[in-house]
Amino acid sequence: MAQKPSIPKGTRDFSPAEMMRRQYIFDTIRSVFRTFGYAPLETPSMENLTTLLGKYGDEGDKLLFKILNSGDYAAGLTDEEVHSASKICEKGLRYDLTVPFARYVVQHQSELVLPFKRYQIQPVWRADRPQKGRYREFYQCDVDVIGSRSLLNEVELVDIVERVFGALRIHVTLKMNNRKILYGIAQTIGHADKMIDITVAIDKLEKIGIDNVKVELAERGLDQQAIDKLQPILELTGDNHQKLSKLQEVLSGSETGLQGVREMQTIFDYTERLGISLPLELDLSLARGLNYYTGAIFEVKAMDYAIGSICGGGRYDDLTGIFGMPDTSGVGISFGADRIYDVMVGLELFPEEVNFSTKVLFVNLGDAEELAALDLLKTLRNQQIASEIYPENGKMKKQMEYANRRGIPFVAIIGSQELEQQVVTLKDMRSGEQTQVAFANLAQHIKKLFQIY
RNA sequence: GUGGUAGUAGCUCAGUUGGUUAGAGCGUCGGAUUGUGGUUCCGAAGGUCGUGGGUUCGAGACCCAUCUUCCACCCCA
Repeated sequence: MAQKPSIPKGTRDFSPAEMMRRQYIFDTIRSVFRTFGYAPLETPSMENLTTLLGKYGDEGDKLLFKILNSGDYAAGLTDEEVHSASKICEKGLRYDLTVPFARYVVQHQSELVLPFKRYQIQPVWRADRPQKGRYREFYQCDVDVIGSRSLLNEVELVDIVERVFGALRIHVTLKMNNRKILYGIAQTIGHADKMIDITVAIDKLEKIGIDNVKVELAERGLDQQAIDKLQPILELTGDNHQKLSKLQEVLSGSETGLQGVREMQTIFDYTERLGISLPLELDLSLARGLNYYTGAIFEVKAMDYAIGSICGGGRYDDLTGIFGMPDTSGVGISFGADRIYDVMVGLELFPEEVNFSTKVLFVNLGDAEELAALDLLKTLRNQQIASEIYPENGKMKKQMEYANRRGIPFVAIIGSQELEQQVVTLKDMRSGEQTQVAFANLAQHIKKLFQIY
């Protein structure tokens, strides 16, 4: 054999069986998005590097895939020019869908009707080292609304999260926090300037514990007095409303902090009114790395499967500002399709019908039989029943095996006897049961079978 | 970017302290059983042991490098 072919690190092929399950995820997410009035958008795989750089923090910049300019361009360059990256590399693969969306909004502002609601389901690329639940190419399913400051939008996103995971039958918790509250906390302990350091440290609370967080805070330059002031805030207990009312007292000196508290109060009030049953938790240690968030932030985790967050997002007040369009606030959330897939495989949550593409296979037993099958296929297909005929007049064993391997649930047999009586022998591949059905009743019969299947 | 793990037929792996033509199961293909598979029998094909160097009389086994996998950190979907 020739040299074995391979694909780049962190990328994957998706087999037909995997694609059917993946598409089930995309389809249910998309249909929820659409019921809320969001319309689709697609942007190019690559963006100009200037669009991407500096939007995701220093760590994010390092993870950008950069694209070499094409051969023609490089051909005219001297060796020195080739070795200077900026000359030969001015594009990058998109790192997420939110920044390209902001770029799109700015570029097309004159055509857009605000508030602008769009969803976008496309792959993104990160030069991360792959591991469990982490890929270099993966799909995000984003919904965003831009041009509205109303908290109704945040509430809507919570509703969307509930409906998506409800439809997929994944048990999740939605953790929420607010950057304004985080800022208020930083302000209250006298270190408004160190908000990033503080949030990065307390983000690890769940993982490393309060004592290690305190160590890290000290390393990041916080004095003991500030740390002592911070600890009781992190250890606030009670339900969301109780936490918020305590915060209201603690943050009384910070107008921004109080604003954040009020926002969260409104969001919780509205979601209660809507009857959201999803477990919603105000988690003050939730920070989220993307530094363009300014208000509410969200993160969704599966309850019965450890894989990191499967969904995350938040409010960004000025993402379009860097592209020259100020005062346009947006909120959005992103569903990580690949991790959702991993959770669903791990928990065996896929419904039976995503495992086969064809419902009925006609066995091929000869020319006359083949023609009869052809007529019936037409009828079934006209009624949206996915069906096919085995193209060769091969051995019965082989044809049955084919049906079996493809996961086809029913096999229709038309032999000389059946042809004479104008019936098919319909075999249920799972139970092995066979029934005779008249040609004229076949479509009806199969439809009935799938209602109870 | 840091640390660890593994890399032998299409797949899952075995291969004893380095020693002659590298094994198994599953799968694939062919045949048998003459309209019924997932659960019969017989047979065959398929590997320059990830790649490149080195040590040795001799390397799948040892050393170095490199690529890839999986896992942890970092960060995140």
